[in-house]
Amino acid sequence: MRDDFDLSDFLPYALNRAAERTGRDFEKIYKGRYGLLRTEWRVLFHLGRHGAMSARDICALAGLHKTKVSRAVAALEARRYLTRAQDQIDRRVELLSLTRAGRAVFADLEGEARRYDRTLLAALSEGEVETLRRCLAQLAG
Amino acid sequence: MRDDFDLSDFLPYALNRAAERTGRDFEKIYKGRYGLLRTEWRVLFHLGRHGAMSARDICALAGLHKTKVSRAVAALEARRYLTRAQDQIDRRVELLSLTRAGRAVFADLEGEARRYDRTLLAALSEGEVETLRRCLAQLAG
DNA sequence: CCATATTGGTTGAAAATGTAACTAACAAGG
DNA sequence: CCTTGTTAGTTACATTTTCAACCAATATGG
Repeated sequence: MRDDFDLSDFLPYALNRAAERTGRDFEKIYKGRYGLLRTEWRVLFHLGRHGAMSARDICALAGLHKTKVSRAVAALEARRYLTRAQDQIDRRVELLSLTRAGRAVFADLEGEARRYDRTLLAALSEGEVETLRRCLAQLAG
Repeated sequence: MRDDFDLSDFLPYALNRAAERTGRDFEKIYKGRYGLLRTEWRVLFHLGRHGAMSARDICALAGLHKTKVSRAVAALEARRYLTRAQDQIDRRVELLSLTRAGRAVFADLEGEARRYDRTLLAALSEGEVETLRRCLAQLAG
């Protein structure tokens, strides 16, 4: 057994460092430009990408706790980036959809995300990227 | 340009998912066993691994903000896992060292960390692991 | 139907984090 | 010395996150 086990060799730590670094970099964009929080940006993205859906669906898709989604939805609604519509069949459910303004923000941020992603990937080779994605998917469970 | 850009294709998001998943898994161990917080575990680890050092050194080594370290040190001290000694040359500096109890906790958790790391790596091939580590180091900046 | 359980979603309080201002000690230049 | 600047570390306050309790609607089983 290796006896030089350092924290940077510990996968959860290494993952966290990389996630934190890249996450904070990109946060500057959505936070600086629209004052969005991380969870808010994620909810916005899912709605923009997949169209109207319920908070429950977002939870499942994004792996977010319902309280976080609930508050993010309230914040996005207050900014008029989304609207709620009661589902007629199951009145517990609220169908969330982006407003025109919300879609504009999504379009802008999606572009930025792609751009930022490309700058990150530029530092890696094609093969590395493929392996990295596979590993991350595997580790995310 | 790909037009099917989903959040899971976005590297910061994928990294975050993997980091969160593995981090929370391992958190169960140090939290459940010793009631430690993430930052506390990291500080403990660095002291255990590298011996007595100042809070400043830990900040640099672990990439943690000084307020987080300050609070973690206070918590670890309250649990009698570490002690402070004033540096005689520069009295601003406090030399932190683990107590016997602290070292015991470190020894236990270091073993768990290695074990957990191995279970994570078991799902990946040797080559994948090497590439993964290289990518993460690169992305962590 | 009626009682009970489950589900979608919200809320309040407690815990954790981030930010900035602060203290105390050292350092450097006049 | 003495002003000014910097560094180690703490503290106070605002913002976020987490956790548990909660409400209302639906599903289930007698």
